[in-house]
Amino acid sequence: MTGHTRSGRRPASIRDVADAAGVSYQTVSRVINGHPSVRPATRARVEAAVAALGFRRSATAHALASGRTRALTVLTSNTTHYGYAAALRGIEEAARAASFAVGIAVLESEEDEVVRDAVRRATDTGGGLIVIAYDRPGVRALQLLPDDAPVVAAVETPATTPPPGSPWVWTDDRAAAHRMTRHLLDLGHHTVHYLAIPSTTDSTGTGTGDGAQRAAGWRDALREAGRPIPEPRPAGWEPADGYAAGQRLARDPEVTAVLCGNDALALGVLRALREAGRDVPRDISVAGFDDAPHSAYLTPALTTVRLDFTGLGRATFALLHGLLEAGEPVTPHPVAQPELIIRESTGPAPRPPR
Amino acid sequence: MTGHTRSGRRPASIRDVADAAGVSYQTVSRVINGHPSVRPATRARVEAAVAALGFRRSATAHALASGRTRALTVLTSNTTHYGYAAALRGIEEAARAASFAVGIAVLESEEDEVVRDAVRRATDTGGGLIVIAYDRPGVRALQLLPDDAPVVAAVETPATTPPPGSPWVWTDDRAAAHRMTRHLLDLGHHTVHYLAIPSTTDSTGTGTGDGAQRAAGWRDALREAGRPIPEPRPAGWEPADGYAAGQRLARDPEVTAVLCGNDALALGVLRALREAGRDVPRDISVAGFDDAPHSAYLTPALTTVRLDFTGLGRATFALLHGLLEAGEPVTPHPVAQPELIIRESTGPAPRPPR
DNA sequence: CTGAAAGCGCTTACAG
DNA sequence: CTGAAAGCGCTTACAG
Repeated sequence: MTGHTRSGRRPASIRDVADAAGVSYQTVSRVINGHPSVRPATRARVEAAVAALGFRRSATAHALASGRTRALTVLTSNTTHYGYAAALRGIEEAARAASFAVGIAVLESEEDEVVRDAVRRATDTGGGLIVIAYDRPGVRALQLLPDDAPVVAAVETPATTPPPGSPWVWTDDRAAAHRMTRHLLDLGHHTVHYLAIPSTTDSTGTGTGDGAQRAAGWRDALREAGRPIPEPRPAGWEPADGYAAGQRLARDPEVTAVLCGNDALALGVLRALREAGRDVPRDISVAGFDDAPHSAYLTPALTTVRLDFTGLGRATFALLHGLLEAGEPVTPHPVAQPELIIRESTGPAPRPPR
Repeated sequence: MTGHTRSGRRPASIRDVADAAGVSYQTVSRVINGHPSVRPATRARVEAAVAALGFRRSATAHALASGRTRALTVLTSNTTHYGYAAALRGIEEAARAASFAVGIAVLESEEDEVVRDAVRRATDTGGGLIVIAYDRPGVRALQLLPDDAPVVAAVETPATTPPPGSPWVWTDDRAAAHRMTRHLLDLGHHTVHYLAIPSTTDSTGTGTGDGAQRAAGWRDALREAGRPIPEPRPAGWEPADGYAAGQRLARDPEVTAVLCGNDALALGVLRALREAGRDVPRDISVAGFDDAPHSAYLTPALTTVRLDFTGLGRATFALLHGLLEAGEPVTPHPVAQPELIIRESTGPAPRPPR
């Protein structure tokens, strides 16, 4: 009923179709590849045979013979995190539209052996590569890839204009952090504290970004306003990390505004603050980054920066597709402007700036 | 530096290795396949050549020649939803350990053309199949798969013992819903309302479960206690759906306890209730299903049912692996017991049962 | 416009 | 224990 061969039978090959249509198998190859020089009548006969036998070209034979495979694999950390899942979704959408198969290889840690193994698995497939390099494992994978691998990466905002030819795509987090900090300052807060997600910059300093463009945007805004710049507080990626940081934040009467490196962190902060009896936004304003699906429904609803991860994923595929099909050089560039989403978790400073 | 061939060069083939080692290429084939009958000395020479040339067997040539491919593709809906992402994670983890490549094909809707296309893409890969059939698109995919496709599915709790040979795995949602409802009743609530996620049962009645085992468990508990059984309230999967339902719930002074089909729904309900001035859990108790990562950090922290999606994903792969490698028959069975997580969103009924 | 040949990089029997 | 042959299902030049 699906047009497939009946159970148990070997799937129809190009020769079966040729026999059924009374032509040679190379003619069949021509019609399934849309080659122009085939007489309409024979083309029709072949197409009829294809339909009758439920023929589907073997992707693996095609790949072996042609050296090209309409496939890509994405190298990524835990796709259980919103940004990663959304980027994957964008990639899959675009790949599907172009009939590319998509594989996935997850990077469990940043250890060399682990990353190297993932890179091997990803390249063995023989298709293109997309790496989600928002974190250390991703950046490491990018470094360990063979030079000639066809790859495009979604990265953190680079610190400086990347060298031409860097196959990178990103959202302008620095500008976004700047605007959000400005928003907080405009609300009358004397300064704003920053809760940092881990940096991608490794010990050798070879990340794609400087590992802290969100922090950099925040710092710029503070400096421009001539405000004190508190030490950024390092945290992880998870609500639990935000919770721990939030408990410390709650003890410091000086802090009236905190910008979190992502929404998950903000969620933990909100909880810790509440438990400590500090009201948001009356006593403290909290802003996030990402606009995860649940953020709009929290109480207070989270003020955050909307990042178009899905669009980023799509862009990443578009570039890879151009590279693979047309050999178009990939040019590094930012995609989709981040958008400030002001909700309930930010408000006027509890007292006038000193 | 990764042991790969230098840029631009064709990767080493089995013949290159044979030449370097001074043996025939079938001997090379033997050593890379761990065939026993190879003299230790020649094995060593071949291994040295493999290392020197950075040889990696072509997965596609291997697949074509052997007819077997260590690969699987998972058919799933939007992996941006927690349960799906977590199941995918479990599958990937297990597949990685067994050196299987994992592909992904997403089901954008339940329309026949869309599902059929996804099924085609998934089967073209030539490996095993795992379908996440928690929803209509997934169930439809299961139906459209060719009979001889090697497949294992994660499904809703079946209504009755599935026929032997059904390649199904599930968590016992019915029992879990029963226990959660019991918990609410024990708290003194006269009855509990149910907010339903969409059923997998399609118009022809051919779902895998009856599409409502969470509802069934809830109903059982109510019946056993001799309590009134309110009409289940249909909702979607998203917080927005829960929010809309929550607004209606808030207007009904009779409802003091609601069990939601998933945590996302519960999140929306919590928000709507708060906006309506109804306190949780003082006025109304709310329970979820899933234990999504953010649920513990909400205020009030969400009482919910922890479902081991990752374990389910792993189980799904284990079954497929057995089927593919050893031809072991797959047996339908439940995995990992769901666990009640009592937090802050459920509490004593506002007034004694009538 | 269409067919015969060689080859993609492996594996699978079959000999020795 | 090891080598020569055929074949997996296609594509890519090359003839005609």
